[in-house]
This record gives sequence, structure tokens and C-alpha cells, in this order.
Amino acid sequence: MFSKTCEYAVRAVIFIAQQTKDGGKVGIRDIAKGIDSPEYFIAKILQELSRKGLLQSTKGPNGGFYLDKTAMKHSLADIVKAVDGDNIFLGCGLGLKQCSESHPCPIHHEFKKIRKQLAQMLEKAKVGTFTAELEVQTFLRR
Amino acid sequence: MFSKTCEYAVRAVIFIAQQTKDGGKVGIRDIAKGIDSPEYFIAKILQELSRKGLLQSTKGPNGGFYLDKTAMKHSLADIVKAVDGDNIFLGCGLGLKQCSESHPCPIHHEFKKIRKQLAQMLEKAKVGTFTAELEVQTFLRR
DNA sequence: AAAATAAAAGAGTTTTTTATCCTTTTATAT
DNA sequence: ATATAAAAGGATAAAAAACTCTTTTATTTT
Repeated sequence: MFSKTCEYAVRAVIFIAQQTKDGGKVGIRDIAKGIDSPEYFIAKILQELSRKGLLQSTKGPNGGFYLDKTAMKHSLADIVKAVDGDNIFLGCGLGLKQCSESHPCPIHHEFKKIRKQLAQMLEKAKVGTFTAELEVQTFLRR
Repeated sequence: MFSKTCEYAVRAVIFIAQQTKDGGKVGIRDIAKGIDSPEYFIAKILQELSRKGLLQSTKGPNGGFYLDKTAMKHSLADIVKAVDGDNIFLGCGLGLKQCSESHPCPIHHEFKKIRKQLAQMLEKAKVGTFTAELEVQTFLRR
């Protein structure tokens, strides 16, 4: 469904939201451990998300990653788009570039419904709602 | 959503169904052209599907690929499973192996609905129903 | 101001996926 | 029987994705 990179990204953002809900920051090493991902790899991904404003970071002692108010309002769909692009929300299920409403592939209309529901679901899931004290330690690992 | 390999596979099977609905066979070169895929690559994929009984082939002059009655009754879900496995139908949206009903990830329940609809949609889409004289030439290319 | 710390950036490497090439086998027609 | 056409199989190459390491830059603490 999503690339591995994208899965890590979503898990990391949820983790950061949970860990920094009362202010503060969380370091890359803790994030990697918290979501069971390769440290240097998730670091790259977060750099990218940071550049795109989907999360924030500061360097130096007491530095780390966190989410500002705007970032908290973003949805998981925004994360997915930032990492994997919007093909999963808009692209043809059979990979046909010319497939469209007026020129549909054999499963276009059925597929459209699924894609739409997926999009809506992920649009609705705002980062800020994942701050409940869930058992993150077990939930976001492997 | 699906791997490129899987997209080619589904397109090829639909193409074969359409081309051989009145009997006969279709050669790999025509299939490759018909779905705009690399010839040797789709050949490999079809070998695999043939081994799994999802389609048939014969060698020699007048040989080619075709679908017997059983193959016609298979669904697109069967093709997808044969190529990409069933992870898309069963796996966690965040890639968490331990995610389950009793130990759900943050988006488990919402995701489940999407996966189920996707599965049902593809289960319902039987290969034999794609034999209508659709404008395959334009539809399954690129 | 210097040292320590933590992320950012850049430059690889490895693994997986996708694609190509070439030889062998098999079925059919002549 | 022989020639031919087509798939099967094995081996390799190219591209993309996943992952690692090193250097740089910014910030804080002393």
C-alpha cells in the first residue's frame, strides 16, 4: 500500500505527537527506538518532512523534533502525500496514466470509491488526535 | 498500491481474456504490445501465473496464452495475491507486524474497512467478465 | 570563547525491484 | 524427420528503494 519510508514517516509523526504533547522535544535516537526503524534512515525522512513544514526541529543540546500548532493540524494524508506523492489517492489501480473519468480502465469506477474512502479516512486523521496516552511502546514498534 | 509487476499481471490477464474469449491464443509479443509492457518482463510474470494455474499456455507454432474455464472464474484478487501476496488485504497500514484486532495500531479499525472493501471489490471482479469488446487497444496501454 | 551536543547535509553502500538478453525446451506443421 | 514458432528458464544489467556513515552547522552550556 505505502512505501516502507512512508510507513516509518507516519509512525514517527504519531510517535512525536504522543511524546511531545506536553511540550518538549524528542531526539532521533528515541524516535528510531520508539518506532523500531533504522536510525539514520528515519533521520533522512524527518529532515524531508521538516523542510516541508510537516514537523519542526532544533539542533544542539536540548534539541530534537516536535510539532507546532500547524503541524498538529496536518493529517496523515498530508504525510503520505509528502512522502509517497498523491498517486495512491489519484492514480489508476492498474497503473494506466491515461485512465480517467471519460476514459476509464476496466476497474476505474470501483477503484475510485476505494481511493476516495482511503483519502477521506487519512484526511480525517489529524496528527493532533494521536496524543492520547496510548501504549505507544508496544503499538508503534514492528 | 500494487507493484508494477502486479499491475502488468492484471492488465495482461484482462487482455488475454478479451483477446481469447472466442477461443484461440495470444502470443507474448501481442500481449506486451497490447498492454504496453516490456516483453520479456511480462513473459516472466505470465510464466509464474501459468505455473500457479491462473492461466494456460502452449508452446510451438500456433501456441500462446489463453484462459481455461477455471482461469476465467478466477478473480483479480487471485492475480494480485499470486503476484504481490496477501499483505495488501491483511497487513497493517503502518507496516506493524504485531498489529491485530486485539492489539490494534492507531488507525487499525479505519484501515480494516478500506482493506475489506478493496478485497471484496477485487474478489467480485472475475476475469471472465472482462471479455466485452471494450476498446482494449486504448484501455490497457500506458 | 571553547567544548559538547544534536540535527542537517552529503556521500556512499546494499538490497530489492524492474528490465533485458540469450539459450533451451517443446509443440506444431510441413 | 525436419524446420519453425513459441514459451520456459537461467543469467545478467539497470534503476529504484532502503539503509549507513561521515562531515558540517547550529545551539547550548560551561
